[in-house]
Amino acid sequence: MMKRKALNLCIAPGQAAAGGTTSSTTDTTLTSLAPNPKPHLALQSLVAAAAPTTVTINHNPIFSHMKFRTGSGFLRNNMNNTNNNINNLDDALSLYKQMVQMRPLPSIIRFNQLLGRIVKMKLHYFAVVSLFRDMCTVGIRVDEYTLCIVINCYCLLNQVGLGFSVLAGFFKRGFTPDVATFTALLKGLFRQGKVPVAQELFKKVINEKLCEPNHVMWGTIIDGLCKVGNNEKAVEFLRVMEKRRCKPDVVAYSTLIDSLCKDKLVDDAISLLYEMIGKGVAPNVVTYNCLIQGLCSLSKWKEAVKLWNQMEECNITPNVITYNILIDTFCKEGRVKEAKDVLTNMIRRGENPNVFTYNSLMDGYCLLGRIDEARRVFYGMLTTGLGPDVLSYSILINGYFRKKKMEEAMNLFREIPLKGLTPNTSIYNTVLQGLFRMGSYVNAREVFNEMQAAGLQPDFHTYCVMLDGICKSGHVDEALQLFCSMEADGVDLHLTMYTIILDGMCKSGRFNAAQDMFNSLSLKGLDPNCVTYTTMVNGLCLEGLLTEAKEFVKKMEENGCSANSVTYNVLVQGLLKGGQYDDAMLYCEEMMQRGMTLDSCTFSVLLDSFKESENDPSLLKIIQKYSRSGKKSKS
DNA sequence: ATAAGGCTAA
Repeated sequence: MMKRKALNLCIAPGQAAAGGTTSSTTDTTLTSLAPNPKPHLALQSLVAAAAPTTVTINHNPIFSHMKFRTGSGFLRNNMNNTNNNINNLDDALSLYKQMVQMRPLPSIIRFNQLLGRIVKMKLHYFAVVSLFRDMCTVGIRVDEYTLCIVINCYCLLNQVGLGFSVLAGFFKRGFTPDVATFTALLKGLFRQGKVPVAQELFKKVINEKLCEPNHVMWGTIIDGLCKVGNNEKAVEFLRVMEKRRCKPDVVAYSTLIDSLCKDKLVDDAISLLYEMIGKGVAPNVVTYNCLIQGLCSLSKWKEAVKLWNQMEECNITPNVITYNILIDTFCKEGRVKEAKDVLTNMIRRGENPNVFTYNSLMDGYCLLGRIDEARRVFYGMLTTGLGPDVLSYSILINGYFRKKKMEEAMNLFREIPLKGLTPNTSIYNTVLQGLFRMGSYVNAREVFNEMQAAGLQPDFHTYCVMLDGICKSGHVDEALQLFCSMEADGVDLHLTMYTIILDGMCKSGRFNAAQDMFNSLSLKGLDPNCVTYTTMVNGLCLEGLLTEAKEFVKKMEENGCSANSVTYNVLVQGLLKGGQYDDAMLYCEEMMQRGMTLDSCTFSVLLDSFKESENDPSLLKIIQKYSRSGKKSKS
C-alpha cells in the first residue's frame, strides 16, 4: 500500500515533466561535440508556441485497480525476461514494482523496455508517464530513450505542450535531443493540428542543424501533412525528399498513397504506385492494403481483386489486414458468400482470423437480416480462442434491434460487464438508438442515466440520438430541456443538434419557436446546411405556408446551399397536399432536369392526390413521366 | 540491441 502511493502520481500542471523543472535550462555543460551547442535557445519560442492554452490531464486511476500477483512464480519468471509474458497493464506494473525493489537496480535499458512494452499496448500512455514520474522520484537515472518514450506518450495523449516541457529534462541532464526526439514532437504537433509550429520546428532543425533528418522524420512530416488534409504539401515534401540524399522509402510512398485513397483519389494513388516501382522502391503489403482499401471503399472490389493478384505475382504475402479488408467489403456489399470464401482461403493459407474478421462477418449477416447466423459466428469466436469484444456485442445488439428483438438485444447488453468487458459510449449509443426505434422511451432514458452514472461522457452521437429519440416519441419539451442543460454544461452545440430540435418543433406545431431558433443560428456562428433548410421547408409546408416554402428554397440556393432531392421531395409533397398541383408539376420537372427522382413517399402522396382531385391532368402528366422514366431506368 | 513514420473496425 505504501508503494502504491508513490506510484499513484497525477501530473500537476506546473511540474509536468522531467522531474519537475521546466525552465532551468541554463546548463552549460554541453560541449562542442554536440551539433548545436545550445539547442534549447533555438527552441524557446517553439515551447511557447506549442504550449496548450490550458493544461489538463485527465486523472487516470490506473493504479486504483492494480492487482499485485504475489507468491507465485510469475514475478520470478519475469526477472530475466522483461519482454515476454507482459500482456496487460497489471503485469507490467507488477514487474515494475519488483524491479524498483531490486538491488542493484536493473539497468535503465530494462526499464525502457518495460515502458516500451506498455506503449505497444496502445491504451495506457498515461501509465507510462506515471511510471516515469515515479522513476524520477525513486532516483532511477533515466536516459534519452526514457525521455523520448515519455515525449511520445504525451504526444499520443494529445499533450504536445507537455512533450516540449520534457525537452527541459534533456538539457537539465546534459542530454542532446536527437532525431527521434524531434520526430516524436513533430508527430505530436501534427496530431493536434499545430502545423505552423511543426513547420517552424522543422525549419529550425534544418537551419540550426539540431539533427540530421532521416527517413522516419520525413515520413512523419508527410504523414502529418496528409492527416491534416494537405496532400499537396505532402507531395511537395516527397518531391523535396527525392532531390535529397534521403530518398523516399516504401513508408513515405505508402503514406501518401493511403492519403490519396482516403480522399477517393485512387487513380492518383495507383499512378504513385507505378511511380515508386519505376524508381526502384518496392511496394509491400501495407502499400497494397492501402490501395485495396481505397478501391473497396469506392465499391470497386473487382479492381481490388486485380491488385490482389498483382500483389501475389510480386510474391507479397497478404496479411490479416488484407484479408479483413476484402471480407469486410464483401460483407458490406451483402456478399457474405464471397466473404466466407476469403475466410476459408485465409485459414487454408495459415493466416489466423482475428476479432475484426469475425465482426465483419457478423455485420454482413446482420445486414442481410440473418441474425441467427450472426449469432453463430459470435459464439464460434469463442471456440477459436478469441473473445468477442465490445464491437462484436454492438454489432449483434444492433442486429437484434433491427429484427425488433429488444429482449435479446438487452440481454446481450447486460452480458457485457459479466464477460469482463467495459461498455463504451459507442455501444450505449447503439442501444439508445435501438430502444428509441422500438419506441421504448422510458428504457432509453434509463439507459442514458445509467451511462452517465457509469462515468461515460455522452458524445456527439449520444446527444443526437437522445434529442431525436425524445422528439420523435412526442416529448419535444423534454428534448428542449435536455438541449438547455447541454448548453449549460458547456456542450459544443453542433448544427445537427439544432436541426434535430428544429425538426421536432416543426413536427409538433411549434413552428414559430422553430423560426425564432432558425433565425438565431447565425448569431451563434452557425450556417444552416441543406438539411437544416429542408427541415424548415417542411415546417413551412406543414403550416400551409406554401409560398414561403417556395421562397425558402430559392433563398437557400442564394445562400450557396443547393437544394437536394430530399428538399424537392419535401416541397413537392407540401404542394400536393396543399392542392397546388401545377406548381408541384413544375418542381417535378425541375427535379427531372437535375436528375432527381421522387421517393416512394412522395409518389404515394402523388397517387392519393390524383385520386382525390378526380384525375387532375397536371398530376397525370407527372405520374406518366415518372412511370416512363421508371421503366426506362429498369431496362 | 531500450526511443521516433504508413494499412483493418467504429
